[in-house]
Amino acid sequence: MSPRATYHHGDLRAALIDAADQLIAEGGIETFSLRAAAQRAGVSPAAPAHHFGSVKGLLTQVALLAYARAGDYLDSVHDTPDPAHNVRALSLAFVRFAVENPGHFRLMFRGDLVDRDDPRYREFSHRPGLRLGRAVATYHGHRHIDMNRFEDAAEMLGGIAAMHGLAYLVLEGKALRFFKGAQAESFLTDELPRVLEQIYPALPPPALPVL
Amino acid sequence: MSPRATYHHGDLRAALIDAADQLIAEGGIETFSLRAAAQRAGVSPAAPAHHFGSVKGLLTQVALLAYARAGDYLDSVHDTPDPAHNVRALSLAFVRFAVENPGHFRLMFRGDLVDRDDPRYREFSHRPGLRLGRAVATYHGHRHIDMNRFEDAAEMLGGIAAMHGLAYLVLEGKALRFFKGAQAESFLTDELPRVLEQIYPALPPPALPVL
DNA sequence: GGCAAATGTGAACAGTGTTAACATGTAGCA
DNA sequence: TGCTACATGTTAACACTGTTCACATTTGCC
Repeated sequence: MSPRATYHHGDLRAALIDAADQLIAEGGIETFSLRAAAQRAGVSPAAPAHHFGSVKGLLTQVALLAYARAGDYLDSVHDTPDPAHNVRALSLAFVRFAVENPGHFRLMFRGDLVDRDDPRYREFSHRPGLRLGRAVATYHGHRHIDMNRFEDAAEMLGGIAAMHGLAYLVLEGKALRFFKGAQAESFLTDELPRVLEQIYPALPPPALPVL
Repeated sequence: MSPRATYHHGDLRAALIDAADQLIAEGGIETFSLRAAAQRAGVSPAAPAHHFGSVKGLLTQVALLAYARAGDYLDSVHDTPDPAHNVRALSLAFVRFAVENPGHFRLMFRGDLVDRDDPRYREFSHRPGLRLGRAVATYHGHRHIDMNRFEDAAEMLGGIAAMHGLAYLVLEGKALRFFKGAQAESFLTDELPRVLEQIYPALPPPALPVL
């Protein structure tokens, strides 16, 4: 980063989030450091403290970006009349997000690196789950989802767990070994859709309403 | 730790693993440090290098212990003739392991802290999954499990993903919010079994073989 | 214009894992 | 037994981390 002309940065807060976001994208948490982010933003190591308090504060903001990006992946899936297709496509999109953004994915679920009490984090962090959870509940025939109904909540939790676990296993390379001859590069397009078909089989056609 | 009488420790390798294991149990990865483990074993900070190379080497050994302990939880579940009961009990045991050993659980899945190329790690780390995976495949009617069959592998992967995701969500406190009025202390005994009943419903009784 | 608050710097601190040179004890071999 | 490797310990140093403190500079408001 070239040295600044002015003593004040102008928009250091945003610049630091951007720098941290890049560092996470490039090398994950491993290569990230607060000092490296400060340096990339062209600022001294002590500067971030004024804006974020501690490194957790900065990483929490990066995590918010990550959750929003995961949301984008899910939003790229458009609802169809087929609930089975919907839930499979959402799961696949989430796994794709994990594989294509490994550093961010790992950050999102590192409770020691983010401030879970941050109200925006609380909100952002369970949006993707809600989106998929609703699709799963719908798949299981719960037309009108009521979070006060135990069955609906259980269905959502189960669906989110499966999605999360699947993304983790695929990202960390623990899914591949189950499939002889599967290639890491083509797993998402070849094996995984078939796995999802098995987890969420096609539903019987809805009974026609009696006239 | 009291200073040693002898210059050599005697069994430093085991003592270090033990010290690290305790530190992980007491405060998780957050409070763990190589120097703290060395101090607890009554030895200088440089000593561990001779036995484990780097901190990863030591933590890998702790992770092996953790996987073995998770295996104990699963082994405490005895097979019954009811596949639904088996798979529910195994899932529940795994979640119980996570909640009762949070530091170890988090370590096990931190790819940056363990040496995944360690052959013993490779072996230990997918044992629990195999145990549950088999139960899930059996639950889905795959009597003779053949890992070369795509359907069996997919069933296992799905089951492991659900179990892993469930343990993560419960441990990190992200499951509770779905259930109004649920208490953290009683979640494992009250809500979770019912959730598992919904994920793995009772099977229809097997058709009697035609004589 | 003046003064408080916001936002930057530089130096220091305690902590980390790792390394190098060296000390000490152990074990095997002539 | 004596000698020699080798294994296993120590000490001091290194580069790195996040954070804090006193201080510099700029901004914005009365």
